[in-house]
Amino acid sequence: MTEAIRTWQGVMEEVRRRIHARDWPPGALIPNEADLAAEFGVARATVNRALRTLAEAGLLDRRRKAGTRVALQPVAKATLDIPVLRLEVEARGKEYGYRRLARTEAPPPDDIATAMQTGDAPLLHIRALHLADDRPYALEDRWINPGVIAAARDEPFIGISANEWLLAHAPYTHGEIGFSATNARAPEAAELGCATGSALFVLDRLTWDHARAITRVAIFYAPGHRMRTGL
Amino acid sequence: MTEAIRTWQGVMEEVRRRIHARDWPPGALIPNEADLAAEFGVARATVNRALRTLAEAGLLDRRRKAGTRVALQPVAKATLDIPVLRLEVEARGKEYGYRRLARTEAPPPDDIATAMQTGDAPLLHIRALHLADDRPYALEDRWINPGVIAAARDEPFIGISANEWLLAHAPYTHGEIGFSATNARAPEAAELGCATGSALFVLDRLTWDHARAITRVAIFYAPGHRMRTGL
DNA sequence: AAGTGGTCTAGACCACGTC
DNA sequence: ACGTGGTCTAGACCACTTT
Repeated sequence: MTEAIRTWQGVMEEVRRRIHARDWPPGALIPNEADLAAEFGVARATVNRALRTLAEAGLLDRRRKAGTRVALQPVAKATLDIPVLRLEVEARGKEYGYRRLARTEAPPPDDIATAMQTGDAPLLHIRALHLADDRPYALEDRWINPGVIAAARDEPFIGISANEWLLAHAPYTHGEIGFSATNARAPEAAELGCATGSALFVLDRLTWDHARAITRVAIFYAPGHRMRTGL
Repeated sequence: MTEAIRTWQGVMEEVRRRIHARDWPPGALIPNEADLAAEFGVARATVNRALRTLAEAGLLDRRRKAGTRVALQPVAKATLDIPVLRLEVEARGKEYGYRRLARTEAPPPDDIATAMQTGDAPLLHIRALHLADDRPYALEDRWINPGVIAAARDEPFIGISANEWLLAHAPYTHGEIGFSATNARAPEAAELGCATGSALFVLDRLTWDHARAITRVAIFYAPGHRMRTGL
């Protein structure tokens, strides 16, 4: 006989195996926690941990009273780590560099003002270049709400990037992140040292402290950038 | 006095509040599980669940014996849901459409063969268009390993997209997913109905059944596509 | 050696959603 | 109404890592 199951990881593996082997085909109702606990000879809490983890991974659908079913369309969930740019560069074994390009205080364009709900108040605008081995790695275009982070008014963002400074000075409660692609316009092309029209991978992020927007940033990665993760 | 904490979510909120309020600044060692359990008047398992969740979110660093610390660089973790294209379109309230453009069996280009480790064996190649309200939504370019999924040889992929068919017929054990940006070449531009050179958001995925590659797909989204998620 | 998180157990009560 | 998952508890043992 095969080795007995003792841990929640063991239960998870066995359940995963049965799904994969089509013992429990897509859409099938699987036994409830109590029955599985009895079958495997473990406590229900152990089964719960295993099934809950698989549900979070999108492999199972769980509903009270209705029971647990194998997902029909296993929605792939990709978890991306978005580190500070400096660490991202260093993780690739390259030397990190930083150069602030501009720092002004001005009313933002309409889309930024709308997204941040700051009305017509002027915001801090920072534009900076992040380098890997002295070559452009990513361009940061950021708007900061000084009404929330007053200390930002006294920070030149020359020795330290806003990317990093904000992490230490402006904790956020929640936020939104987006990924898209855009053609480099003339400014981005000049700053990143690529051709106008090059396809750039863009990450944008909007963070909040409760009901107040802290900052909105767009990171334009140099051409060829690829963000990856496991499934 | 404020309301008593009873649930692991409650513990998590309180811990989050203390971090946010700098009661526990970045890098600080926080009390151990037993002490927190006593303070909050809950069982240790409840505290464990709360702290474990925060650690998974990147807000805490936990190590046996060393204890639990507030993360210095809270690595933002963004979890993206990658649904089937049909559901993605329907979720936007649009009518889904599908059109297969090509289906051949041929040796793949070197980069595909290398990534899939299929040597010089011929693979199934499918190219198809996904539509939203009759307008191009995304272009699918896929290579399937018929050595693993023999049934794919008998499927024309006309009535159902490979995107969806494979989910039902080819469970995978693990995979890799990547995001990038690319300029539309002439074929993509023609198929998506956009200008040559347009910046396209590209999702690529490689899935495995244990040690054998099942399929490799690139999804070219029509210009302007943005993938988003909360933080 | 000792402290900390990681996990398991057995039992209990509860919330929710379906029937 | 009632079955299912969601969670809490109190206690225990274990694994890992640092001291």
